[in-house]
Amino acid sequence: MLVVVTERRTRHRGERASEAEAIHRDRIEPARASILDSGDADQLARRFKVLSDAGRLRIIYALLEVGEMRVGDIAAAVGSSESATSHQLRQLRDGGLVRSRKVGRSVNYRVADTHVRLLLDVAIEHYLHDHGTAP
Amino acid sequence: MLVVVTERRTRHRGERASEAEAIHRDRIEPARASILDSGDADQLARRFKVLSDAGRLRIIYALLEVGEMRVGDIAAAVGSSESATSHQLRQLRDGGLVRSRKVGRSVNYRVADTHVRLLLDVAIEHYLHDHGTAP
DNA sequence: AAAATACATGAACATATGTTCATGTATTCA
DNA sequence: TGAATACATGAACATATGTTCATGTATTTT
Repeated sequence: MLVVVTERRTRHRGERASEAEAIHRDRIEPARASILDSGDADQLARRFKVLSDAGRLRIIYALLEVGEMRVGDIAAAVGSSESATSHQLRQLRDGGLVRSRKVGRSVNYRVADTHVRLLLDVAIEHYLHDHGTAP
Repeated sequence: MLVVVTERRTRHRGERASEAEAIHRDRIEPARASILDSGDADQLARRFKVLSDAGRLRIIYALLEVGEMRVGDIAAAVGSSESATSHQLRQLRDGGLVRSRKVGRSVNYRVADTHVRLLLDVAIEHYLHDHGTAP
């Protein structure tokens, strides 16, 4: 549960409550009430954090294209070391973005579900929409 | 343009090309070909990075609820300092997620467009889909 | 069973990131 | 004009993050 501990500055004696001030106080109320639960915001942020690395994004796109690959091939595809790739894959897996299954002595990874592609598409669409850095 | 410089390990004399190896080489080709342009991956990652902080997400949700707020009120709403909030807002603005306009001596911020809400909704949906940390 | 293969993992290190603090700038009010 | 208000910004510092290197584990091959 979120409890925003915004200290509500009490008005001092003789201080005039401007109309603007009153309006503002009223406006931030709904914001405070609806702001994501602290925990939820953290969870969501963690989600986005996994997607906030170019290397991990390249891994995802590689997997989206091929379907399923073992670690060594993923590393080769994105041009990184196996160790680094393994570390990245762990984050992707913990984030629920990819899944793995053992095949012989190697481990195959695949994108978890269709939501992932949708998420990326929406992000790209938004990126293209106001193309580049915003005004 | 992306040029993946995956060194294509040349087979040594007497080395036998296993069937598996051949298959794998074939499979990583399309991946290498389609992997996001380095620049694109960076751009997209940067995009997600802006969303990868709980504080910034709370700011966005506050703005989505209220519509438009000045910096001081945003800071109060999310329970952070004005300075920290200002720094965060700058990133959100650079990322094209919010926009600002000057009103008197304060600056009002608002969410840039509807894509932002959509993006968050999709992310949350995905989060709820496999609820929590993945298998 | 020994050697090789394919990953996983932990420590270490360089870099990135977010907050605070101090200061600067623009705008309004007295 | 000077004081006050509302933000912006830069430096500094603590923490987080990604890569590398060394080592560990499971599986296959010989």
